[in-house]
Parts: sequence; structure tokens; C-alpha cells
Amino acid sequence: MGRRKLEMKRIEDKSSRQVTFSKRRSGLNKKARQLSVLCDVDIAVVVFSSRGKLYEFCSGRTDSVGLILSRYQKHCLQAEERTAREGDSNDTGFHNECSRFQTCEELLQSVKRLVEEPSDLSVTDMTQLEEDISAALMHTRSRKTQLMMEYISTLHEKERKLTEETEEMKQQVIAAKQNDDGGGGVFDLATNHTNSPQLLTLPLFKD
Amino acid sequence: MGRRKLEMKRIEDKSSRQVTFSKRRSGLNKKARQLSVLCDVDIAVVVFSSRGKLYEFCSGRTDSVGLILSRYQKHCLQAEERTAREGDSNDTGFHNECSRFQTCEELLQSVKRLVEEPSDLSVTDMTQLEEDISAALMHTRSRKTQLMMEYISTLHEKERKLTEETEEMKQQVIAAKQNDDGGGGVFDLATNHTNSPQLLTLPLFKD
DNA sequence: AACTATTTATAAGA
DNA sequence: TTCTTATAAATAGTT
Repeated sequence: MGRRKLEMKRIEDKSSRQVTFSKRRSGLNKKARQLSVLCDVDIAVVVFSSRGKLYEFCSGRTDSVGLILSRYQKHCLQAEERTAREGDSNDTGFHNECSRFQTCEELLQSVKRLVEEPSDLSVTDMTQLEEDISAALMHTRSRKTQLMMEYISTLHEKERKLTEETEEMKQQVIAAKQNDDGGGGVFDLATNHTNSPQLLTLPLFKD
Repeated sequence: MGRRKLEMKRIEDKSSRQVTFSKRRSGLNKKARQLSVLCDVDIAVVVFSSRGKLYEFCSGRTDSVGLILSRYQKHCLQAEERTAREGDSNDTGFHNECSRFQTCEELLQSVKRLVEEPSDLSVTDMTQLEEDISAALMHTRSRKTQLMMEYISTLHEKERKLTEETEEMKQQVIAAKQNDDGGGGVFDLATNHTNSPQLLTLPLFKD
């Protein structure tokens, strides 16, 4: 759409590539916003320009790319776990690759044994063990990062709510003060039940 | 664009909402693909339908939403780091412990060389390299965790302050209210604001 | 940044 | 669902 049809390949002229980027990026965001509103869905769009600059969009319902992304990660991990379980249903334990260790516990004990008593296991065995441990480590790390990101998201949300509440309070104080001055017929008793949004408990790093 | 202009609000009819979702989602992906090709950028799009189903798109250059998202997280953390240490600009290098590689760049290039051209380096050399890389990885990880913990601390602090402020406000409102008690009727004007939850934008890792 | 000639996307209908 | 088509929307090149 435009004066002529564009070939679908990288625009070589830097300047017009920049212009097209700007126009089409806003177009993409518009489309994303429309889709999210019309169809009632959550959308996040992340763009990295060739020079590494970050552009992001996300639908208003969540209003945080990070929130959608942590949801994405959670979704992926769950899918991963599902397929892992499908693969062989007798493996109740930790993950696919960990062929010989049913549980994390078991793995750790094996490692301990190997460290303590010089075993007669072959290099192949050790390689397998190395891979198992490495896989477990990867899994742990990814979960750790995911949990931290989620936790940060909840903190952001809390911050938002508290800021909101404080703003509200300020408004009320101003209103109340004005009532004192004028002595007129407007009063404010609302603060007793000012929807205090239950922000107190804060479980650190517990799912 | 269609037989008639659509209002920009949720389509109530479930069936046509589904049809529109399908059409517009593919449209959005097409737009994203075009933008990525024409302007040579990386794009990830994540959509969660209202029933929690995940749809994802990402540009072919990376071919992994996860990759782009981890880049997103990295970007955010770096931004956080920058703002966190506005003061001390004397630490120019990458890490302390990594003995032979001054910069991350240098280390990565060395590794690349070793992978590309079958080198004549000895096992000892490779072991050293392995240890260097491992050290860099450790360093990176520990720094990442440290930064996230610091960030969480600042969020906790913020939360504390906001809670405090809110408490104070409540006291003020109560005090103001008591001054009014002599007056006649009791009215409540405050709930007007209370009921508008006003979802504001909350940039993750910027502040 | 605005303006159009065109192309493209898509809402409704088949 | 898939295709068709009238119409709305996006945008390439221009000013």
C-alpha cells in the first residue's frame, strides 16, 4: 500500500528504511491494540532495532510487557513439563534428560557419593552424570529467574496500587481541608472504608 | 477495512469475535514479519487469548521468542544497572576474576576463533579457556542475581515508604473528619475516585 | 510532518 | 471453514 509495491526484502537506503520503520512500527502497534480490544486478548510486542534499541508495546489490560513475558515463560515451562511427562510416563521425576535420576534428591546423593569415595565409574558414566547435573542446573536457574521476574512484577503491581491509594488520600485530605475552611455542607466520612487493597503479606520467593 | 467500519470495542458476538481474532492475528503476524524483513529488526509477538491460549510470533532472524524475551530482560536489567550506579564510573572493565580476558568482547572473540578454526591448542590451553569462560559465567550469574536482589530491595523500600505515606494520609483524613464532626449531615464524596481503578502504565525496570 | 495514489487488510456475505 | 468482494485502512513516495 503506497505509491508502488515494495519488494519484501531489506530496504537498503538507510534513511527510507528508518522512515519505514517508524511508520510501520506505529502501524503494528495500532494493529496490536485493535486486536487486543476487539478480541479481548493480551498482547506484547517486543522489537529490537538493528542497532539494539528496544521498542515495546503491550495491550492495556495488563499494561506490562514484563507481566506478559513472565506469563509466557510460565506457559513454556509448563508445556515443557507436560511433554516431559508424556515422553515416558513412568518418569515421575525431574526432567527428560535426567535419565538415571528419579528425583533431585537422588541426584544430589549420587553426586555426593561420587565426590566422597573414589568410584570405579567410567568416563562415559561421568559424562552422563555431568550432563544430568548440568540439565538440573539449567532447570533450576531458569526457574529461579522466572520466579524473580514474577516477584518483581507483583512488586510493581503493588507499587502501582499504593501510589494510587496515596493519590486518593491526598485528594481526600485536600477535600477535607476545604470543608474546614468554608464550613459548608459537604463532609467526608469515606476514609473508614477506603478500599484498603490488602497489600500487606509479602511472601518472598514462594510460589 | 471491510464492508463497514468497526467500533473499537470488544466484539460481543463470540463467533465473529473468534473469526476476527483469527484473521487479525494472521494480519498482525504478517505485518510483524514485513517490518522485520524490510527494516532488518528482531520482533517477538506474544498473544494470550481470553481463555489463556498462547499464540506467538517471532521474526526469522532469531527464530525464538524466548531468545528475544531473554534479550528483553537483559536490556531491562542493564537499564536498571545504569540508573542504579549513576555515581561510580571508574569501573570500566568487565570483571575482576577473569585473568586473561580484559573484556567480554575479547573473550567471546577468542571462543569464536577456537570454534571456527580447528586450532592447535593443547588440552591444557583448552582447560584454561574453559576455566576462564566458566569464571566469566559465574561472574555474570552472580552479578545478575545481585542486581535483581538489589532491585527487589529498592522495590521493598519503595513499598515501605508508600505504605507509610498512605498511613499518614489516613491519619490526616481522620483528623480532618473529626474537625467536621460538629456540623450537621454526613456526606460522602470520596467514593467517586475510589471506584475508578485507573490502570496506569508501569514500566518494568525503569524508574 | 502532510499529502495522495495505491496497495493491502478485512467485515460481511456466499 | 474458505472464498469473494466492497470498503476501510495503511503506507510509499512526494512535497
